[in-house]
Amino acid sequence: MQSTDMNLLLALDVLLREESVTIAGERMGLSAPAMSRTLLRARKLMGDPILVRAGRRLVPTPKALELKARIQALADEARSIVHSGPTASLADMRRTFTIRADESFAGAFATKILDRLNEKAPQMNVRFLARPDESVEPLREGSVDLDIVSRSMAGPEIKVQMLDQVKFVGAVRAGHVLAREKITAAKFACHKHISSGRMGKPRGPIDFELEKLGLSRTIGLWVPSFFSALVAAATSDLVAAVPRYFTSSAVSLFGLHTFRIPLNLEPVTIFQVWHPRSDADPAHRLLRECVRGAFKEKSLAFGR
DNA sequence: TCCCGACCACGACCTGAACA
DNA sequence: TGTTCAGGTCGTGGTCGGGA
Repeated sequence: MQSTDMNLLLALDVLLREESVTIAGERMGLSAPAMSRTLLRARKLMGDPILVRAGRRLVPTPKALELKARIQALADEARSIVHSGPTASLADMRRTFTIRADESFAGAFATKILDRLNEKAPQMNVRFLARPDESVEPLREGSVDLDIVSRSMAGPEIKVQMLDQVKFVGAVRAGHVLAREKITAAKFACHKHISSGRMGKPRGPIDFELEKLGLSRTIGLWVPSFFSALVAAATSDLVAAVPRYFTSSAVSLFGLHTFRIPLNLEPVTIFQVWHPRSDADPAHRLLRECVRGAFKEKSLAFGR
């Protein structure tokens, strides 16, 4: 069997990430010709051109694309082994994790996750960031440790774990008409609504379900997050639809009345996603356990 | 349309370190 | 000391974009 040089694997990883001999060389601390020769060795080893010329660029071959995720995972693992010092215990480890999630998720789970984390790792902290888009680049770059999303994210190497299936409930201010009577689809539709957390999409599942019944609703207000939807509902006659996990804390906070939406709405599946480089990291594993545990606790509280 | 400069990958050749 | 390997410099050829 031909022996495999770990440096060659690392170089191959950088080449496939950059798709440029020059830039890969800069990252490896080599000249472009030296990197070119490294690519040549990798080609001999793999029995495949790996990267081929396409105009002024290099593009990966089908085999390279097929192996890319595995090579990256192996290289990340190798780097983490080489660069890790003596493993500190979780109790002594100082880390600040960055979690990208919807504002409502942070509102409902942030302190629960931190409490769980600090039980075993009191020196660890959590920073929540808003999600301006669906890009996986922050995970790849390492600027985000964990992403909480409502659909499985693209990216062949990205690790995904389902957390829960979340139902939506309606929310109105305490003195609202809908807080006093039995709610039908027609009554639900005839009030003005708040549209939230749909990244600017004009219509959502509620509109589609109402349409099936020959009904439609009027959106009076568009807001960027479920949190602002609840604030708006608490101070107006508008109707908000928010994830059920968000309402337990918000009900007491805003004095809201919540109700089951009288429509056949599919629950939304929530995932946590992370980059494979963090997969074996004990601290990151603990963080994922804490996020999952916080979700489980909420689900049990709602009797699922 | 053509020319020119910039950019990029790669081959040729040389050098230095490691090893038998 | 000779061989091997991985690094460097230099030069070449292909491609692209901008300007005349």
